[in-house]
Amino acid sequence: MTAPDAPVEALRDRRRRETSIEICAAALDLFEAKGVHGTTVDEIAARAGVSPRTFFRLAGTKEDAVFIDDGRFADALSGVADVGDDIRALLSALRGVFARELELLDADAQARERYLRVRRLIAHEPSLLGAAVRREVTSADRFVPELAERIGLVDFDVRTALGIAGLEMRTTLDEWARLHDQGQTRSLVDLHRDVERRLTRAAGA
Amino acid sequence: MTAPDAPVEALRDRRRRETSIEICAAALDLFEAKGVHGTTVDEIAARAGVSPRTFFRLAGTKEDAVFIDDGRFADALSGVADVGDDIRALLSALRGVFARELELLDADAQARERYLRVRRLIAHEPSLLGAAVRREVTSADRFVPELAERIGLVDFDVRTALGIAGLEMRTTLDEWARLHDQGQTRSLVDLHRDVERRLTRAAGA
DNA sequence: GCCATGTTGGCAGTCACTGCCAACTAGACA
DNA sequence: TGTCTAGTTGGCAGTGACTGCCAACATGGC
Repeated sequence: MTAPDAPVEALRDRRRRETSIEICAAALDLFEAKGVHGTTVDEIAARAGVSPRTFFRLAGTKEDAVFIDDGRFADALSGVADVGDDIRALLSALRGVFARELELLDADAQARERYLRVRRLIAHEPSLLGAAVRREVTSADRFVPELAERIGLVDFDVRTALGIAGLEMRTTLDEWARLHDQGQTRSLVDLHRDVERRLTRAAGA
Repeated sequence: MTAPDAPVEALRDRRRRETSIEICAAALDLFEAKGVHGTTVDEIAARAGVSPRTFFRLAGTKEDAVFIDDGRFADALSGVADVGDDIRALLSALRGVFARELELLDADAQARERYLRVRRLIAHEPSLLGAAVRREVTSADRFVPELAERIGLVDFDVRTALGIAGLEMRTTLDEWARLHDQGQTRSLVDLHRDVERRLTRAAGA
């Protein structure tokens, strides 16, 4: 299944990613059990089996620990290509990236459960909400100019497209989580299509 | 002009408020000059003429220093009354509170300037954005159940009304700031009415 | 095997933030 | 006016997040 010319993932990179996952899981567990404020970095680091120094190198901040990812999604966003300098085409491409992400969630029950846990945690830990918003904005600030430059659109158009795609994504996840709490199961990708359709109609396009 | 039965503002309260304003102004100046990270609490406190200990009592956190207010707006929100258990009436009342706030801004050039400075600061200081979001959410978490209880609505309806009124408020300020940067001057209250009308039509009400 | 490069952990230092206590002061009341 | 109460202030010590620096070590290319 692996492309023959795909470079074998370096041991270092794999270790690094595994360690990040360990830290992330430890942080999630501890934050749930004792709250963010009640948890120290030393505890998270110990549980993840690394030194506090390494914790900070990988996690950045205590709150961010629970949001560590492998950068795959960010890469996918940055990797959007060959859409020409057309905002509609860009929106379509971004939707595809978000849809792909939802597809992965649909296929991975463990990831869905993890998402719900983080979501619950954010709901009653304002410091985590702050961190989540900060992460999102910071990442957009890096991503937008880079992409705008590459495909020849102004920042504003890229932000607009990203705003719409992001709104659809958030709405989809919100609705999905709401249905989930009511005991209903829906495919995220299907829901995403519904949201997209509804939003497109509302926007009069 | 002062109502005869209005209690004279206690000296302590006035001092406290003046000190808060000092801290807030000092933080704004220093954050603009040296960035949030480059500014220490000791510096802000010194500039405001208080001890660091007092700084924390009044400001809570370093980032929050720039957001200190007198609680008047929060009081106005909580003070919404006599609307019955009707979400439309509540929305209308909340709109009134927000409009009143904009009216005050319209009447106070200094406050408008301050608002723009904070806004600019937030735009390139993610930590401040995080703090702003955290403040807003925390305040809503306190305000919503309290108001819901008092006027006999479920939390969800209050959140919905607040969400709409807040969206209109933010949209108004965003648009106003955008026009301002283009050298155009508009009344915030007028703009707010426009936004409200447009949103009402878009929502099909 | 050997070197360049990246990773880790420890250490010391800075700074945000808090609890506690003693000095002070506004405001109420005799 | 004197006094008592309660709120405010600042200092001090302590915790914990976070960083720069350095030495030890592991990896990947040669």
